[in-house]
Amino acid sequence: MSSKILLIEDDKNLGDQIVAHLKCYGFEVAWLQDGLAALDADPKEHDLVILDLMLPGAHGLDILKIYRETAETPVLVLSAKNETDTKVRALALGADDYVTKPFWPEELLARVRARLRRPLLHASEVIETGALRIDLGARVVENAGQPVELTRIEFDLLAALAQRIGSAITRQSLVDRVLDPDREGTGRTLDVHFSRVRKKLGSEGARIATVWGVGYRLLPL
Amino acid sequence: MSSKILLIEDDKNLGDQIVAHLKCYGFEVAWLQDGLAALDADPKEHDLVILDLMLPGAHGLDILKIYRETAETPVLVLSAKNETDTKVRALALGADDYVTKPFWPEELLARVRARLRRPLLHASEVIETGALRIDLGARVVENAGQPVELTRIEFDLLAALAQRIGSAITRQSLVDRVLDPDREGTGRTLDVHFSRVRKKLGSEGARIATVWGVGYRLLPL
DNA sequence: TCTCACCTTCAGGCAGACTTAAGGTTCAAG
DNA sequence: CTTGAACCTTAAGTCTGCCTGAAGGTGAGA
Repeated sequence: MSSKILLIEDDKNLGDQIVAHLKCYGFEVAWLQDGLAALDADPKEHDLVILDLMLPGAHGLDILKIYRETAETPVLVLSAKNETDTKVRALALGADDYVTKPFWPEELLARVRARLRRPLLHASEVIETGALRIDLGARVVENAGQPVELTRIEFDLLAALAQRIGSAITRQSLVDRVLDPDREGTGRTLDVHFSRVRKKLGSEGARIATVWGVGYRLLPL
Repeated sequence: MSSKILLIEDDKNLGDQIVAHLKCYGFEVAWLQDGLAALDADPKEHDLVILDLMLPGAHGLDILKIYRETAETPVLVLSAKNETDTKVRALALGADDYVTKPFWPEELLARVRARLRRPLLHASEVIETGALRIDLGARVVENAGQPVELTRIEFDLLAALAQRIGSAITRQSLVDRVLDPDREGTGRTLDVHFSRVRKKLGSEGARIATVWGVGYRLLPL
């Protein structure tokens, strides 16, 4: 029983990415690419709306206003602008959350989950490998049945490896996906985080292998 | 049906290398060497743009901005600078990826591929031949089901041969593709690496044949 | 046999990776 | 507003293991 999300975003690249990412986590996604189409849509048919503000056809704030007249569906506003004014107006009109570009996919996903407040305990959300059990929805990791306390970044790094067990994941893609995009986290930051993940995972930590000159991988079995 | 790539790069040596390398993989490449020519070009006529930032005639960021007003063609930014500010601005202007010099030819190729097949999110190309199984995405090699541990260079060399099974690949092109572009060390380095690959592949190592006076090739079947 | 290209071993140097510790940021409670 | 805790990032020191160049050996072609 997956949630239905309405995405309103004119940028095809970004839209593609978001749709792929959300679908990867089992959400149903309907994607509209301009403001006029958004005005014809019915927000009540969806569980959550992701709304870009800069749109051809109609401005996102107007769409939000109209939606709010008929429905209480949560609306997550997406905008390139980081201006207080726009943010205040969006929230005043009833937006439930506000995300500024550029953002990393994990953040959007986290906010979507927070809004839906649904644990989504389905099998596709849980990865089990060896003694590890990684619940992507609940963001909980267990090692041999014992809970492991990981921070946001530590969890996302482990999850990134676990979603493609055996594959080498490049440092760059891990940085892009997990670390703060505003910072130049190209130092040894990644190493430090992995160092902690390994330590917290105990013996299973040895399964996180370094791929020299490339990145990291989670060894299968 | 090959992809068309627009390369904007003023450095002739680097440009030559990139063009040769991309063409080697079947891409069509148009190469512009200054900013003014780039402003006259139409990004919509290409599938992907590789854009250097430091250009005579016009700055890369301005070109990116103008391109984004009319087209959604993915743009991969190339720059010697590793400054946070520049990177953030490029991404804010809609760049899809950011590569800092110096880079490995394989890295650029991997990113180009990643951009062009974005819809296939996790699809990774796998080459199977005889007892060998080479997963280009995961950077994993198996021989008769047993994993083979290869270093970055060893893997790239084997992959280069495997991508054109049966064809002779010249020493020069292998050096250009895989070895450090900053060094001119074209001595016996390549031989050493292939020596190790052969050893690590065991009996299958014999399938890496020397083409006397030319280079190497992977024997079919 | 002679020559040239290639093979293999070996050791040095160094870039990349690991770890620890300290500083800085964020966020919530008092 | 102040305090404190949790967390992220940076810096520094050390270590590991990969790359490369040299040198002697091997095999192919003339």
